[in-house]
Amino acid sequence: MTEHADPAITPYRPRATLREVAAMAGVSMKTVSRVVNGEAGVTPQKVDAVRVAISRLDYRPNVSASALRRSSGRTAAIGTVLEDLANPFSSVLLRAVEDVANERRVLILTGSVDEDQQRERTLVRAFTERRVDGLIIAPVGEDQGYLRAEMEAGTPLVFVDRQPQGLLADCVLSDNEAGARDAVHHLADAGHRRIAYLGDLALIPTAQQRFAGYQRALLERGLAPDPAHVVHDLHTVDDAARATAALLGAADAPTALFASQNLVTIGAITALQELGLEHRVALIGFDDFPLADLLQPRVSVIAQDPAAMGRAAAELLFQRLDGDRGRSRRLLLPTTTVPRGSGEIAPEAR
Amino acid sequence: MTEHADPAITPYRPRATLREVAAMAGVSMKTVSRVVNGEAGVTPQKVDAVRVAISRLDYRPNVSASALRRSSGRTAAIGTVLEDLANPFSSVLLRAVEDVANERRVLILTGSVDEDQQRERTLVRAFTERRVDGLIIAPVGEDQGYLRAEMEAGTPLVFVDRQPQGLLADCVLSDNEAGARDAVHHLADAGHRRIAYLGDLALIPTAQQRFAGYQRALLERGLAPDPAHVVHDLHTVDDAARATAALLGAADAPTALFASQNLVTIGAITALQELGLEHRVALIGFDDFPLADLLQPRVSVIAQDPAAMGRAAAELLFQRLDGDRGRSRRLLLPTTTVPRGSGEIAPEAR
DNA sequence: GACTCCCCTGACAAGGTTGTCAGAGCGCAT
DNA sequence: ATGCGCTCTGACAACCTTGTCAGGGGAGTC
Repeated sequence: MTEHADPAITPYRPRATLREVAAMAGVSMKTVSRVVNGEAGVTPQKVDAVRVAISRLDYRPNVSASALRRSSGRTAAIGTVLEDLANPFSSVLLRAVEDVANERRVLILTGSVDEDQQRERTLVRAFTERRVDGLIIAPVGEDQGYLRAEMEAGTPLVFVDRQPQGLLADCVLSDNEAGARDAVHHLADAGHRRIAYLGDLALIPTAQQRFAGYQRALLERGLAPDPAHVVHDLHTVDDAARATAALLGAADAPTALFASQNLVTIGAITALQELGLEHRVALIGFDDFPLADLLQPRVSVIAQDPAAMGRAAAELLFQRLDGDRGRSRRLLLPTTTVPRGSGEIAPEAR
Repeated sequence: MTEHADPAITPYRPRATLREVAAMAGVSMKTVSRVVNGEAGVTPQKVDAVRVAISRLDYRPNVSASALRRSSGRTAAIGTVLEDLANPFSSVLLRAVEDVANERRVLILTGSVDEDQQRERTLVRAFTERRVDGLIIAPVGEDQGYLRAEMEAGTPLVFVDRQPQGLLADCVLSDNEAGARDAVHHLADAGHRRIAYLGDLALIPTAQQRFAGYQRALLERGLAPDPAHVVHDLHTVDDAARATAALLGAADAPTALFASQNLVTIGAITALQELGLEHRVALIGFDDFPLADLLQPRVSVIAQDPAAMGRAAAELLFQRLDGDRGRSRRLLLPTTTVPRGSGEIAPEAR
């Protein structure tokens, strides 16, 4: 660490206010307000005087004060409550929300919840205490009923990725069950009969839906579900790697794997590589991830489109902000099967 | 898309204010304020009355109004201006900032600039108009002098990833030059004499520093820099893939590649795989990326630690907010050489 | 019983802004 | 000269809070 020699420490000069601008320009505060907001009815020379004062004082309107006074009360900020900003799913979604919000000059407050119900509530409360204009939430836990008060106060809510419980509200979801079903059918098409399920925390609704899709496909194919081939509650790469290794080491090991989530897929690949089985055991992961097509074998996935989800959620939110008070909507985005190699490996004759 | 039948549309009930709580509890507004802020000097029965009213009305303090009135004027929110939230470097950094801010119950406003100087200014202005308590900025473009006014107004600024130009302020950087130098030495140690440089936009300061490190290492090794082995201005995976293919197809092709950035590394890998050269041409990338250790060969990198940068930047910022008015500091975080395979490939005898 | 002292409480103003409205100033017709 | 209508402007209140301060009331002391 190095230290710069600073120029003499300057005492802070607090930000200029409307009042000071008005004083310098020799007009009333209201006139300054008019100029700042581009309202008509100010003579050009006063406009000029105000402009000069504004730039001389480097005046910045105080948006909070303005929102406080304005009849609409809009703060031009929305809150996003996501699972984990460091996870590409969340961050890509956030970025898409940002792009839509940006067109309307709306700012974004954001935070991660990490599957922590309490944290979800804390964040929502912090956001509403700042009077955000709307909220986009990837909900966690069993009950979002506590949000009814926000809706009644006129703050639109859009849920993404997971459906809210105990509350009727707009939401944007992937078709998790259909996607999982596709994955299993795809593996079955390649000839597999022993297909394992590697699942995320069983209490997460999307994990439940994916598991339901897995079960349904087995049923449709007349394959007997084997409890020994189902593992739940894998939430990290290491969990998943360990579970995969255990599965493949057991008697009657599966010949194909369905990994129900990003990190689980990566854990499975890690284990497969360690066992040298990556070209012999088939694998399909739910949710695409960067570099999936540079691995050997390339990894087949059921792709969600987090950017599309973010965009859709933001657009829905802004429709509400624009006054749409219609019934609440549920957008189900289809998933895409992306065959790249790992999912097309045929079972070995034994 | 499906539509739910909503319960009868309820007219919005605007949020309750302090005044209403006071009226319901039969006390003055100030007393409610005291209860809300946990100030001493209210009899237990009045506290109870207020508590009851608060929960009956579902009262939420208006943080903006509160900040406006409070002497400190703190909004308990900071702004982060990052390169691209969808890029893991930015999002991991953001997440680290969030974790530090969270301990202090400070919220985060964020936005992406995409190398757009104008956007940087717009975002900073939007944030300061909301009176954020501080800013963390990954600066873009040639001049951050316009931020002097913010510093003078008492808003602490911390720069990350890149040094600000034309302004003396705290910053947290990776030691780009040393890292690049290490990479080239590492390749030279493996016996390479024709080492190519694949660089990001040449106007980005970090790219310049990495190029400087590359040049210095060649010099130290007595290797003649070959202009044909230097490519600048690669900013996407496709750019990098094309450039790599061109380099390797030319006469006197390099036997080793130094990719100066994430996406460039991935582009180089793509090209190497297409040419079937991934096991014959050495590669070291600047900046680690997920799955680098699952590729074949595993990819050697010079790792930065974006989480550490985010944490350090946030801690620096909060020190300033806690009143530290010392000289501005420059934190230079070391990079780590992570040998995984691709950087240890020996040159082929020809 | 008079007096101090302390604890609670509320009235009032202020923080930076905008909505309302009345008044000032002007041109023009009568 | 008077009246009318118009445009431009500022005084004032209000948005929701909190800081300040003075007053009311009770307990404790002499």
